[in-house]
Amino acid sequence: MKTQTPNADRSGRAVVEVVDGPIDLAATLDGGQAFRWWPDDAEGQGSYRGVILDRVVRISPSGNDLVVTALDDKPVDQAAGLVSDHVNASATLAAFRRKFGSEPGVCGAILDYPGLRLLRQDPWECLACYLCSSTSSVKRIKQNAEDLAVTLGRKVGPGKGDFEFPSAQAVADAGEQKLRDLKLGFHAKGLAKAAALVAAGDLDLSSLRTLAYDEAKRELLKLEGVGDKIADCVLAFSLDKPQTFPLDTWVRQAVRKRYTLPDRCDDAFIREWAREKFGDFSAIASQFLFYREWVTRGTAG
DNA sequence: TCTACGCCTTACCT
DNA sequence: AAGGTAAGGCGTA
Repeated sequence: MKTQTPNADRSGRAVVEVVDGPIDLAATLDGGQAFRWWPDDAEGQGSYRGVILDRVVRISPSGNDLVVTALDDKPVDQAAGLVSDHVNASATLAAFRRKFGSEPGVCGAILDYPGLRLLRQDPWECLACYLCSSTSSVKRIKQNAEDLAVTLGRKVGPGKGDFEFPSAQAVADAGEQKLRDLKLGFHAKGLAKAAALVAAGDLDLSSLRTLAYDEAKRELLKLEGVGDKIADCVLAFSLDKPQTFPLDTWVRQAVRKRYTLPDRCDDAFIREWAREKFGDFSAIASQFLFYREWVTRGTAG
């Protein structure tokens, strides 16, 4: 674990130190990687409220660091440790900036969004959310995730939306039809099946963190409803695989706009091109390309 | 094997 | 206001 010992006080707050901060919370927590963070300006501008595992927290910017407030009446230092891990607070961005800070395709995004980072999410929640992502929108995926939590998850805090993301067991117990009732559409089937596998212990998502990229991806691709793109998102955003290059409609558009590629190349070609170009910085590069294209709805550059 | 295309849910956008 | 689109995947021709 990449947790650290936070600096806690008695008021339910703790400081999380951030390497190469500050973190852009809007871009990082609410920029299409994760789906259960909401703006919360109770602590001034730029704060976000959400649930990590069973802890309800508010995360606020504080200089280069973060202030974590526990909103669930449990020890703040543990919550701060979860936050530190979730936002990759101890990860350095220096090498990426050094190598690609002047590279024409991504340097604009790096300049415009210097605080964008990769998250390190809970693998089950990450997989479940991306199983709901095909031909959907970030806004609707967030609604799906919220519906799942409120309907199938445990209440873990005082707020209306303070629900734990439901366990694989809880989702498996609900079954496909109930998931369809939650308006998950055709995603319900794949989610129900994945939940059953994880709940039965036939798929240990956390153990994929210690596997090589190809091995881990092979396991994810066995799941119904998981193809290259969704597998890559889970690998990049929750399974410590920085060499993956999630390729969706926005990244594809960004790549075609900002780089010179053969006119009729397919996704496999682009993935291979990205692997050679970005190497172990593929995941973060993809996210910069995605975020700039997505927030500007394709009108940037 | 490779490619193209239809289909799958539903809400939001114009 | 009807039709296209939205962090895709899968089966078939």
